[in-house]
Amino acid sequence: MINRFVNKLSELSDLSPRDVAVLEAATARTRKYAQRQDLIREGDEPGPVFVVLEGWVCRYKILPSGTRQIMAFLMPGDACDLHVNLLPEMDHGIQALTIAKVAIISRTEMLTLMNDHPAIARAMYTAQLIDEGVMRAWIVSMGRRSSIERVAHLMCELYLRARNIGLAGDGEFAFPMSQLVLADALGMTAVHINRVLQELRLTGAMALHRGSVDIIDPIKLVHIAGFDENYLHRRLRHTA
Amino acid sequence: MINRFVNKLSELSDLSPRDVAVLEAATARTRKYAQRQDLIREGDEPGPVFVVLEGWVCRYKILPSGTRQIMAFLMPGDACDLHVNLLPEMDHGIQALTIAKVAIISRTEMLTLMNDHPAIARAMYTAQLIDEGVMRAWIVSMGRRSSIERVAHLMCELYLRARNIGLAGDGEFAFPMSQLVLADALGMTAVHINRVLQELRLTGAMALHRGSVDIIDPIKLVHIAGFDENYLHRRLRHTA
DNA sequence: CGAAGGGTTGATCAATTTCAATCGCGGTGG
DNA sequence: CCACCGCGATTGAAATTGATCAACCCTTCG
Repeated sequence: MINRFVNKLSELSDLSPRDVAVLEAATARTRKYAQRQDLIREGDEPGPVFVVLEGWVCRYKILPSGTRQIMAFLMPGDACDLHVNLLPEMDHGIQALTIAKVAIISRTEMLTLMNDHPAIARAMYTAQLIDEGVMRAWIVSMGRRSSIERVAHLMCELYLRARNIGLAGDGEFAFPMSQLVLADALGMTAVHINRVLQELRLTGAMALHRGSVDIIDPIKLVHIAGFDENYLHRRLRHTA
Repeated sequence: MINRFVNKLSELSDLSPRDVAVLEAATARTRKYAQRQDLIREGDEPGPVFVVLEGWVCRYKILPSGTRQIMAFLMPGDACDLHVNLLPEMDHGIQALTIAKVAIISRTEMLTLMNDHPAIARAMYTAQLIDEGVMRAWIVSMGRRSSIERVAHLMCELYLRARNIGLAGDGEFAFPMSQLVLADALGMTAVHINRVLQELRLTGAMALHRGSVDIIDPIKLVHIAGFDENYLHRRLRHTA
């Protein structure tokens, strides 16, 4: 199985064979999580660094009202909680959205890793900054985009991210999650998401079937979303 | 004039007198910006690192529809665009919300600074991570909080941040911006912000007058907001 | 077969936007 | 000193979006 974490960091910084070997060793200790299982919960003491190797994971927070907001999707190759040592307790939870395989790197190991391998540290830092760009885009979406634009925008983002790590086919990618998850990520209702998806299907832009998304008309989807791929640090390849 | 950037970094990491001296030298070259003047615009080639020394600054993006979304408020001591070298062009703009004094540090200078002074690099990294926590909180607010909760939450955040840098009095802080700015930050209409502010005044939680915010009943405000100061890495001091 | 979870639908409700004035105040030119 | 201007604040009414409530359907799974 390819190590998508190593792959990703390699693209962000020039890693020596030694760096690669060290990273591979560090991500060797893995653990499987069931769908909906928490890697860590709000209120827990921050633990190790998690690196997603397979499956989808999310950061989320439950509000007093009981509603949930997902703040980030983590796909294979994405890491979380480098800031492990910052907080006395987690201000949000991290949960597997599908069955997931996750590498677990202790805090100290990660720190020495970054200390001894500047190229790795640089790559991690860059990854962090890209994630920030994604968060900013989410803020813009939630603040100023209509529900259909929001859905379209997220789908553009996820498609490109999936594609970057080789998980997307041509105009299609696996999205093995319920519409409720989508709703929680976009700050909408499952009911409303459902109607928006129907609308997107009607316009012929995209369709979500059980477990996968079809980007039928990428140009149209990008247009609806007002999507500018720039922030993902990738080129959009119009292959469809 | 105290250098709030140095202050802030000192609190995040143990800086040697040497580190401090170097930082002070680096932030010596400053520039004044008028209200509404752009430090850098979307589409521009990323330039130097900006460090806000006085005044308020924001990151923002204008959508095709012409609406604006503010993604972050920067207060004295906050820096932006460490990721200067990442993107070919800015995916958002940065603008002064008030008259502002900003230190300008060239990209190369900043890089050598961080290379030669690990404590500074560490502090900057930590600052970055705290900013991320703030962004996550914004996402939660925009996604799942009602308008009154959103306003209250932002005010709690800003009050604490102002307080942390010594810019807030007791239950009061300067907020020299129009309600439109608030609207653009919270993804709402100026009209609606206005009504929400009236509601907050009525409940006796807080009041915004021209140029400053009065936290009248902090407990009540925190309660309305569902605010948990945790993520700001500070204790809330109930002094009122 | 029955239960459960997810998807879909329709009807209604509520929050927020939109549109259109009006108000108030500081600044400016005469 | 005063009329005029322009921006930001405020108000009211109508229009829209999205949430809520309540079924119902379908497929999977035990």
